[in-house]
Amino acid sequence: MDWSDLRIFLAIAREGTLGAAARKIGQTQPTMGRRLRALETSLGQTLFQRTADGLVLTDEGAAVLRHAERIEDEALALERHVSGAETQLDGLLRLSSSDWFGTVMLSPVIAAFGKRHPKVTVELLTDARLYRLPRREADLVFRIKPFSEPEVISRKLLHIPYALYGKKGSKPPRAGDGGAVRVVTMNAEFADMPDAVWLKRALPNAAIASRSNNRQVQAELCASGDGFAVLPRPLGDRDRRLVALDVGTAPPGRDTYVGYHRDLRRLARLRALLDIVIERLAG
Amino acid sequence: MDWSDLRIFLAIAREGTLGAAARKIGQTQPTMGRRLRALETSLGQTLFQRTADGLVLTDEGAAVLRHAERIEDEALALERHVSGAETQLDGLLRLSSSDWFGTVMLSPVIAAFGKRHPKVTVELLTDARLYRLPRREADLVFRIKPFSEPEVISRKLLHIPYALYGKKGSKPPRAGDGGAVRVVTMNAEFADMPDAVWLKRALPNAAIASRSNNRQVQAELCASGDGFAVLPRPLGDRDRRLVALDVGTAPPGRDTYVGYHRDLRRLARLRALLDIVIERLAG
DNA sequence: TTCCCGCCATACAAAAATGTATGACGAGCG
DNA sequence: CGCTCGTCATACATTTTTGTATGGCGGGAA
Repeated sequence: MDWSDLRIFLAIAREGTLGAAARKIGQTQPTMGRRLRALETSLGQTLFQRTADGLVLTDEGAAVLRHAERIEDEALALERHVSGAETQLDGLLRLSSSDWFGTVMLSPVIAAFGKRHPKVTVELLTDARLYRLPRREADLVFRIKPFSEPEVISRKLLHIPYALYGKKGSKPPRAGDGGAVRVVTMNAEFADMPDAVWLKRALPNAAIASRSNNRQVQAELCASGDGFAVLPRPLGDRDRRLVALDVGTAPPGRDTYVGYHRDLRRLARLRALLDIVIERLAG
Repeated sequence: MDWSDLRIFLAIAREGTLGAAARKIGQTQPTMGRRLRALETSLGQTLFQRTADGLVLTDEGAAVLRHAERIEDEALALERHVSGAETQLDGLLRLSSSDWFGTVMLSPVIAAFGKRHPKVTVELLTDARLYRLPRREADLVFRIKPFSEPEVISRKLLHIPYALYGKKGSKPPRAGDGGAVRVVTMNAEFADMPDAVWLKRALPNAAIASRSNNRQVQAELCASGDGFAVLPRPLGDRDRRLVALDVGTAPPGRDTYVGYHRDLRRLARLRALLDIVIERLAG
């Protein structure tokens, strides 16, 4: 695989047609087509469906896109490092977290922080894509995957227990079976999360009623009777319509990590927010 | 910077000479030399010191090496994934909506749909970017912006009223002023939303405590005392810690639209879900 | 039904990249 | 000191890649 072909792939994925990608990149439409075919041949996979309107990513192409975006992030980090670029922020802190974590765990802390430091505006983004620290899209990122980038300063913040929940009054399922019951679980993109894997093992014969990338949606679906769901306890326990169930084993919890770019470690307001986050959540 | 040059760079760094790198990569020594010079020119840095024995990394080169190795790791991960590729989905519907709408409005409907049609798996994505119907990233999209693409079949689903909320027990602000009170509002990207504009007009002297792209985060921040917030009534009214406030005028509501690609209009399960969505929400 | 537009794929020409051959240089050895 | 070897850099030939022109196809509009 020629790594430059991935750049072409990214352009095509983002622009949707060979011609638009060519304009973006400064080459021509036939070249885009040839380079894409070369990449597909090299990988042995079809990455796009060709339509009259342009190219649409296949599932495989979507997976490649995620990798290619990380490669691009790294390439940008390289260029940023080499150029010595720095930016400035003033009065604002941008945080990124998952939706449920932002709502349930971070909002009270941000409110408390706002009392101590009323002149700092906090912007909390729960859009899953906005957490690429090298792009400075967020100053502080909370996530369950450990940070491995050496330019990111990170720490484990806390461990979150998970549990299997059902709608109050529903008949609990039998562990090891799950036949005739339905479950709500992660969407396909996140089907390999440990709690989703546990659910599949604990209730191997359960049917999947719904999937979502949003834990609060899963909680709501569960509370609406759509099916049993594994949820973080801080989320599940606050909904009175749900009850945690004991089926012999408990699903694995998850660690949550917080990270920020090392260049920001002297930013006073980031230090201040991080201090209160650690005080409130890590204690 | 040509990403393929990084591969050449890695080979030179590891092998120590242009000739050895050339043999490793299957090209020639002059090519290695030219490509390395091209990379150094592109980055504006000297990556190797040339010696009689070969090339030795400079400090800058060592830093680039770390980035290049991560890029290589990612490229290898991509290739590993692709070689073990698996695909195929069956009986799936992918929906996309905002986070609060998915949780509060759609989840009960999806649960009801699941009872009528238990063999369809619904995947609800609340990631704001996943709504490009021509790309088939979602089968059904719910959003407040009307669809203008001619290949999308859409309709207005319902009108959602909004209101100003405060934490129960808090002193309501005076319209036209807002001095000495704090508000929670949309992040900068969405600051021109009608309800955010209304809030600024209704309480022009209020300080912005926090911003978020997530309405549920805003609700939680409001309930935690961070500040007053304009929220969709279906969200605000279900939280007993909040109370809707009357400051003389009401914020504007929003219409919500649903759309799907015309190619999917004969997809039975999409029709079935759309039918129940309209039945439950548009009535 | 016909025409037009925008898309991708293909054939051939032009440009760019690579390979071959060789020169310059430095280090080690006799 | 001179010779040999291994290195990198350069000039020119060859190969590969890209650009240009164009054909085929599908969809939308008249």
